[in-house]
Amino acid sequence: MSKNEFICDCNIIHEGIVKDTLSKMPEDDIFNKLAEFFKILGDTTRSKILFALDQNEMCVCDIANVLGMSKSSISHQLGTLRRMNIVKCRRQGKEVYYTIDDEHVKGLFELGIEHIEHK
Amino acid sequence: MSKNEFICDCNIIHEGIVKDTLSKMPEDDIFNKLAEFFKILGDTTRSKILFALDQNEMCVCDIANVLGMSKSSISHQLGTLRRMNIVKCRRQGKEVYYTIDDEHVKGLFELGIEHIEHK
DNA sequence: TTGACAATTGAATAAGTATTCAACTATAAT
DNA sequence: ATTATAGTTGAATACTTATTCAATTGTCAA
Repeated sequence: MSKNEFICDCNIIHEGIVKDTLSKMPEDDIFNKLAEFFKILGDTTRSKILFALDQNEMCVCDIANVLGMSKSSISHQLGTLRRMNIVKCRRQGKEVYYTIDDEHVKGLFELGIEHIEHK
Repeated sequence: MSKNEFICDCNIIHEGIVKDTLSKMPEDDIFNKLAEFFKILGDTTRSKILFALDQNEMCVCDIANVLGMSKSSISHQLGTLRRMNIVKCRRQGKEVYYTIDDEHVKGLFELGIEHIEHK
């Protein structure tokens, strides 16, 4: 039997299947971005913020009140969402108003809710 | 001005907006499950595993070879995916074959890829 | 310009989690 | 029975990350 050319700690593999799958795998870069994106929704605070912003444009204080959390922690999370281009904001006077800036978020929520309801 | 009845570290809020948003927020339980589900996809290893399984049914060794990782770490992640009912497995001889057991995963991948490509 | 408040930010802490390592179980073959 | 291999599992380690706290910035009003 030929030497195992794959890097793994096992000997027998289904070489055909592995090669076929490998040929179909996207670049690592794609998976990194994909995981980075899903990770955003994978946090209760952030998903609440997004759901809330999907209902109404709000300032940081509003969001903090809706979630019952401190302004600081909300602001940190909004910063994350801003850097990921998932929300955008506009300043008006002392307040900063946030809105969703991603048309896929709503669809993802719907699929996600469908998932947890069908299980 | 009436005493702030919301638990937050700020004074002025848009009471109407906050109350409206609050009335539309689902139970915490929903958000917990939602975040739990998205967290699954929010990891590079797990999203690679799911993508790979979406191409072919495979045993643990196959997956380990496709990802270039140890059997143990793959098995740990498969355990997580199994407990979340996202993959299912069948034993045949010494090997255990895994397949996807969730019809929403593919749709989520597509939306996710759409997202990263349109940004 | 001073005071008040919304918001942001950096550092520290605390909590969560992915991978490794070693031990173990299950199955098949000799 | 014994050996070899696939797979699982628990504990430990290393890494990541959410929240808190304190300090700071930006804007408005007096």
